[in-house]
Parts: sequence; C-alpha cells; structure tokens
Amino acid sequence: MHAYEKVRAEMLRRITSQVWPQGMTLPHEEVLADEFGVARGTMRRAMADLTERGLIERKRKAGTKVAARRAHSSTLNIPIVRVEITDSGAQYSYKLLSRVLGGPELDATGRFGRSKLLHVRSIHLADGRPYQLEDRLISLDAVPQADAQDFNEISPNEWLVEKVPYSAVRTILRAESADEMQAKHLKLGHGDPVFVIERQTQLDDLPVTLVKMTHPAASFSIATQTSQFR
Amino acid sequence: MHAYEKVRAEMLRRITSQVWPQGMTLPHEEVLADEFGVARGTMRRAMADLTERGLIERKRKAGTKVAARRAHSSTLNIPIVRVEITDSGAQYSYKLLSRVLGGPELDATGRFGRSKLLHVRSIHLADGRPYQLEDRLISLDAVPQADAQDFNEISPNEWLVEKVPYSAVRTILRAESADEMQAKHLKLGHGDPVFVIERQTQLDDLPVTLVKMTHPAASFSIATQTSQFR
DNA sequence: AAAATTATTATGTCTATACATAATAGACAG
DNA sequence: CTGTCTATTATGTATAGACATAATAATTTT
Repeated sequence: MHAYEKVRAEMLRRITSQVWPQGMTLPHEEVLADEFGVARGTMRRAMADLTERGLIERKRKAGTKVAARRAHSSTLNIPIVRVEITDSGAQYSYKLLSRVLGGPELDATGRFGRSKLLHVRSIHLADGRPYQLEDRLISLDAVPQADAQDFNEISPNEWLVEKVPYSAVRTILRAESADEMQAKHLKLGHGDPVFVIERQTQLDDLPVTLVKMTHPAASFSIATQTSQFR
Repeated sequence: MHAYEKVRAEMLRRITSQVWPQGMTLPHEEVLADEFGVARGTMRRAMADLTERGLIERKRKAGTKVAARRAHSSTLNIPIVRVEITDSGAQYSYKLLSRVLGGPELDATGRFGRSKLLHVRSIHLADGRPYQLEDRLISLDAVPQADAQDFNEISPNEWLVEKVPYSAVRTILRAESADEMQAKHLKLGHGDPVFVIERQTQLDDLPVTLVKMTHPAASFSIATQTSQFR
C-alpha cells in the first residue's frame, strides 16, 4: 500500500466514522502532511481523491471541510449491448427490424436541425430471448458513411461506437410501460413495464445520434459501482 | 486555462476525432511532455484524467494505448429526496406510513444476519403529489439509536444520511409494475410502471440499511452527467 | 525448443521548491 | 455603518529529480 493510499484510507476512516464530522474544517494540508509524515504533494493526492468522491470540499483561503452528505454519487457503466450479453454468459444475437432513410421529419424532438436522417430499429437477443429493442436516429450530416451501411450483420450501436467520433454523451434512464410495438418485439404483454435508456451523442455541437434502448423490466437492472478505493 | 487542461483538451481532441485511433500506442509520456512543452508531472496529470475517464489505458513497460470503446461510464448522482424535490422548485412534504420493530424475519433477503430490525415505510411528496415511496429496513445492531427515533417528522433517509456513518453503498436501478400497496400509496393504477432504486448501505462489513425507493414512472427519470472536463 | 533467469524500460510514487490565485479578513475612506 | 481597497493565506499549478515496480524483452540454462 502506497503512502497516499494509507493517508487516504485513514482520512476516509475518520470521515465515515465521523471522528471528523460533517462540516468540520480540517487542519491545513501542510499540517496534515506533517502529521502523516508525507510530503505536501502526497497529501494533496490523497485529498484530491476524497474531493473527487465528494467527501471533502476545498476552497482557497477558506480551507478544507468535510462535505455535508446531500447526495450519493456513483459510477454508472453501460457497456455496448453485445458485451453486456456475452459477459453474462449468454449467446448474443442481433436482428435488424427496419432501416429507413428520411428527412428531418423523422425527428420529433427537432434536435437534428435539417439534417437527413437514418432511422434504424433492431433487436438484441440473449440466448434467443429479446434483451433490448434499439430505436435509433443517425444524423447523416454527422455520419455520412452510415448511408452505405446496411446494418444487417453489425448493429448500429456497435458500428457507431467503433467508427464514429463523439465528444459528449447525455443519458436518461426511466421506466415506461410497453407500447404495442415494443411489446410485440420484446415478447411482452401490452402495458408491461420496460426499462428505457435514452442517449444522445454529439461531436462538439453537432448531434450524431439519438437512441432509445428498451428492455423488459423483468430481466434487466443496472447496478452502479460502489466507487471504492482499492 | 492551465497547462494540464490544455494538454488534456488537445489529447481528448485527438482521441475523439480519431487522429489517435482506438488501440494506438501513444508516444511515451516524456516524449509527449516534450512535445507539449510541459514537465512530466504536468503531462501525467493530464493523462491521469484521461485514464480515469477510460479513454486511455496505461501499463508499465507496455506503454499507453487509446482504449477500445466498449462501454460508456458516467456519473450518477442521487441526491437525498428532499433536496431533489425542493431543487426542482416543488414543495416538499413527508408522511410516515408505518414503523415496525421486529426480528430477522423482516428481512427476506437474509442480509442482516440475526440483527433486530426496524421496518419503516414512508412517502415523500412533491407539491402534494406522491413522488417516492420509501420502504426501509434499518439494522439495530448497526444503528441502535434508530430505536429512539419515531420518524414522524424527519424521514429515515434524511436522518440516516445525517447521523449514521457508512463506508459503502450498493445501488440497483430497475423498472417494475406497481403492486397493490405501491399503487395505493403512489396513487397509481395496479400494474402501472414504477422506477425502483434499491440501495444497501454498509459500515465496513456490517449492513446498516436496505431501502427500496419506488417512483411513479411517468414523473421520474434520471439524467447522468456527461462527465465533461471543464 | 522450452523454461528459467536477467536486463530493460515505461509508468508509478514521492519529495522539495517556487510561484499563482481565489477568497477571505482587515484596513481605510467616505 | 458601508463600501472599497489591500494584505494575507490556504489551496492550486508547475517543475525537476530520485527511486520503485510491473511487465516485457533478451539472454542463458536446461
């Protein structure tokens, strides 16, 4: 265990055990560095990790305080769907449902401006059972080469992640009840609950793709990482 | 903009634009430091951020590679429910539904061993409308002082976050359809979709509390931060 | 040829020092 | 007492250098 890890672990202990209670101002980093017998740089590294995790708050001149616990943040990891399925030990398969080329009228949200769009619907299966319905719009302004892809063999998800640059991603999670089309493809009853991940991808300010990924609620959940220091 | 931010931004640009494509081995950090005209420490800081975000992978002796994009990770922030509601501009209110003291039989999952348990059910409202149904088990081994709390005025959520130390949190997200009890308290129809957050909190190896937070799907969603460098 | 040993090397840790800067506290003027 | 300017200070950034270590590559031994 390295010095900064020891320092961090001990600080974490003091915070979680409330030896250092919420709102308390800590000694200056130089003082703490001295106490722990490390250089200021090492001290700062330990404290940077705690700051990142939201356990302490630091401000110039004001000093370092133990943060009030008003929220809990954790890391949400969403793998590409093929990896998610094969990692679970299941057999992955994929089927294209439809591929429609059209104009801006395909985009009800108006986020794509006047770009020509590709609307692709497909389904991902685990051991032959429907796992995810992928309903995607791709901007041909941002990704002209998508026009030449038929998506019969490779899913838009995989193809885009592999081939297309992006800089920002916005994700929304929610629950819905399945509409007729979703129920049909996911082999659910009409009105059954589904877990929806909606994601918009941009390259700088240019919208690249917008996808709605729908999963049967009964066989889908997301666990977040506890973001522990190891 | 600081030197490490400039370096990081430029590296990010090269990666997202695929000037440095997936799998490419980057020049050594000393060489890059030289190219960017910064010290090795500064270079390392920029690279540490990119590593943290999963954009590059580093290994001793082997060097630094642009990571294959197999997943997207983002930060999930779940505030305490009162803050979530008041931040949205709504009026927060809270009502205790039941508070039952019992033994390990309350815990169907068997995670609490033989601890005495407190089972508290309550509802959080936004502008008088049901927002979240909180169904919680509290270990009296870990939190004996919970026995003295009636939870009439302050919610278990808030009380625990404020008063009780913890070191690890495990969160699961899923969609369900409302059972009779949930439907009644959330003013939904039986079978309507709900968004469920389940969370288990520990102090070291001791389970502290297990909570199931149920939200009407129609008025609840979670947006994750894009985790952008500013 | 395979296995075990040794050398090399890129990343990782730690230290010490200098200077920058945001934010507060204190001094001062009105 | 109020607002403005100034000084102080804790954190933030940057640098250079020494040493540690994991992992690969090269060499030697079997």
